[in-house]
Amino acid sequence: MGRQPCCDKVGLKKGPWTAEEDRKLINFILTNGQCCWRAVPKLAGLLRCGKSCRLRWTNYLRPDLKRGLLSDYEEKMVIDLHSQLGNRWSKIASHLPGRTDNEIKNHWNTHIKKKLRKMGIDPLTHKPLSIVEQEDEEPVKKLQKIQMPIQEPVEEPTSYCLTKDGNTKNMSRLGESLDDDQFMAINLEYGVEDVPLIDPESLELICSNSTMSSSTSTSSNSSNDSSFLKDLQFPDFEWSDYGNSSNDNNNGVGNIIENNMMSLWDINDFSSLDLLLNDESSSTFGLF
DNA sequence: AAAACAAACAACCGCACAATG
DNA sequence: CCATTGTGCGGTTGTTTGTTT
Repeated sequence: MGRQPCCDKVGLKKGPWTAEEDRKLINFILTNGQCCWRAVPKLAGLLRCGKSCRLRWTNYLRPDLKRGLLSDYEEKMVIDLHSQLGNRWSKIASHLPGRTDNEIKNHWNTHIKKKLRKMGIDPLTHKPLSIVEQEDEEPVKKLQKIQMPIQEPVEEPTSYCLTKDGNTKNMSRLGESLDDDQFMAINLEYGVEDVPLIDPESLELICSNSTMSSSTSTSSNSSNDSSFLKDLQFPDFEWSDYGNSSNDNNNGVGNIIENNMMSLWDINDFSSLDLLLNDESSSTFGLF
């Protein structure tokens, strides 16, 4: 007996999400928290599969998402982490608060890959292209390289400090700041598990800065449709232009943290929210 | 102005795996 | 243990938007 499909796909909607669907999903999750995704579409009044709802929420609607293009520093981190982790996008994303695996994966495929190739670096191996080409001609040597033992860390790992000017500073564990080259040199020495997470407290700094990112979100239909998000009013914070703004770079999330110092969205906080959402799903389905 | 093409990104799909009964 | 379920992950596709001809 094979595995059952994640949902009954008959009559389910596919493709871009509409503002109305987004509203329903947000409303449901803010009201009820994240429960089993399979049940969400039914309870929220959506003709979507649970998986689709989960993806929409985690990749797009989650309020702690940063959005906008990756900063130079974030890009550098992605490259560094990719050299250690490979295509383990979720692992990489876990080191970049407010970024999703999907976002990073897309950015990698559309921007970073090209950039590295232009710089003469192979995006797969992170080695100079000339060496990679040579190795392709010498499969035996390549195999030997793969079997090289993992280097043991010899120094204290670095950590990252986000500064008020919106840039990030590379800090050693002892607290002294490092320049980019020092950071890269040290960081490349460590294995995957040694890559430190950003100190949550440091998030306060980055979020208090309105010029954090230099880029804007290039949005597609769904984000345009979702401009309604800016109209959602949560206690003590506001959505900025969501996906449409040419000036605001935080697209709501920054403001959430800016005003609340919330680095992570605590689902338990939702219950107390006096939401001004169109609360049709919970009333329609008799929840609470 | 319109067609063709490229780039960017949202969304889907299938698989793997942990949890549960 | 085994079957089933729920969820997460990575690869891929589809759609939209921007640019060039």
